[in-house]
Amino acid sequence: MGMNVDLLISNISKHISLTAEETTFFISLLQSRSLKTGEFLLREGEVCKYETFVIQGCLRSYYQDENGFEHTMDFSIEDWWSEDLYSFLTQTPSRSNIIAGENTDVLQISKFNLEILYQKIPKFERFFRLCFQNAYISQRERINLILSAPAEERYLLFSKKYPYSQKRFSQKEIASYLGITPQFLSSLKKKTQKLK
Amino acid sequence: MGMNVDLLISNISKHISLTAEETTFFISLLQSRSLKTGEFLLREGEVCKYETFVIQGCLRSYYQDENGFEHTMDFSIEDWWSEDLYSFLTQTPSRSNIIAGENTDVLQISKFNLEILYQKIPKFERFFRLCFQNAYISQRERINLILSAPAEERYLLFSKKYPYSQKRFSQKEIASYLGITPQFLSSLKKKTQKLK
DNA sequence: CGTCTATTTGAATGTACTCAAAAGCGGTGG
DNA sequence: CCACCGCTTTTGAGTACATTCAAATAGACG
Repeated sequence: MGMNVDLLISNISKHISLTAEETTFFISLLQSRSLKTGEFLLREGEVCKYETFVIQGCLRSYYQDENGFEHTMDFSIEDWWSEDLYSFLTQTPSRSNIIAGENTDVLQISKFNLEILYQKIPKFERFFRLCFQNAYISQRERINLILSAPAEERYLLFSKKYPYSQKRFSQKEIASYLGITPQFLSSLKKKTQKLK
Repeated sequence: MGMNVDLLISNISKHISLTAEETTFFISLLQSRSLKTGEFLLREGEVCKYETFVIQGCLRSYYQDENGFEHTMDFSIEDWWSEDLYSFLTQTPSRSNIIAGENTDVLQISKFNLEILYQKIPKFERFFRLCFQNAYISQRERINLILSAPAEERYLLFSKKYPYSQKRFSQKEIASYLGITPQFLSSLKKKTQKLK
């Protein structure tokens, strides 16, 4: 596999320990893929066939509403997973899009192979349980933030939490993550810079 | 156990199959508790010691912001789980509150017993993986809804999805779930009733 | 019946959006 | 290397959605 599998293995090792054989077997179930900036990993209407782990680069997953506005659910950078989980689990058409924000390398496991993995190495049930617990917690934190903090505060917290974000993502994308218009984000930036 | 354990067992059986012995063992790890309306299952600052399954009644979990406003994260009715997951996993003080909205019966499993359960019956790793996957999906749907739909639409969808909600939860609570003030929800109700 | 809290109503305010236009920026081709 | 194109960002005016504050009304409960 011509890609840095170690990043994924070390991610997994934080939660469960694998023997050499198990590691090898796991790797045999993976496939690698590279995307160019702007290329889609998944388009609305397609079935999400893989769990995807980002080795390098950045993926953005978003929904498009009936007025054509995008709502960013996630920026997935190195060492993160990405997928449309509902589509993946039910093998029905996805409602979300996943696009590469940079040239991006990923490792993928198909639903079929993942089920094999669960059967052969049940420890992976634990690994993904822990992953989804953590993912669930962050989603709830985000909900709480949207419910309790005005846009300006959310923007400041976002900038603090993801300092690299300004360089990697466009204003428009960040706005669509925060749930505001790019115009309004622009005015927020001006306002907060004056305060410094 | 003087409570309807069957509801929990049948919930679990939808995802994994248990032998009679496993079922018995699992039940032996549970404890039951009853709460009166308005009683707290968990208060901010306490450590969340249990995963809680609602047998009957209703729990509401919410955060309180610095201005004293409540933000409802969940209404957990029969056949649902409730907990402050971050507090439960890390055994640190909880930031959320969980309160009974009605007289409520629950079954609980402690973190300690849950770890025993995972060791003795690894199938439960799978069960909770599936639970958290589903929970994760709903949280994301809620985020997408908040990002893409105005309050009026969110209210209508909420009423449709939880038709019993108007009877079981106060307007104030529903407003705090939707992310709006009770006053504004009141005006939305008036408006939408006129349309009929 | 009285008290407490929830709900309704209305006016004034503020946050965030829409629409529109100008300015900036990056890439591409001549 | 410059000119042009498309897209993003900025700016501003007008508007709409939602909040705050305040007061009246309705409901729940002892």
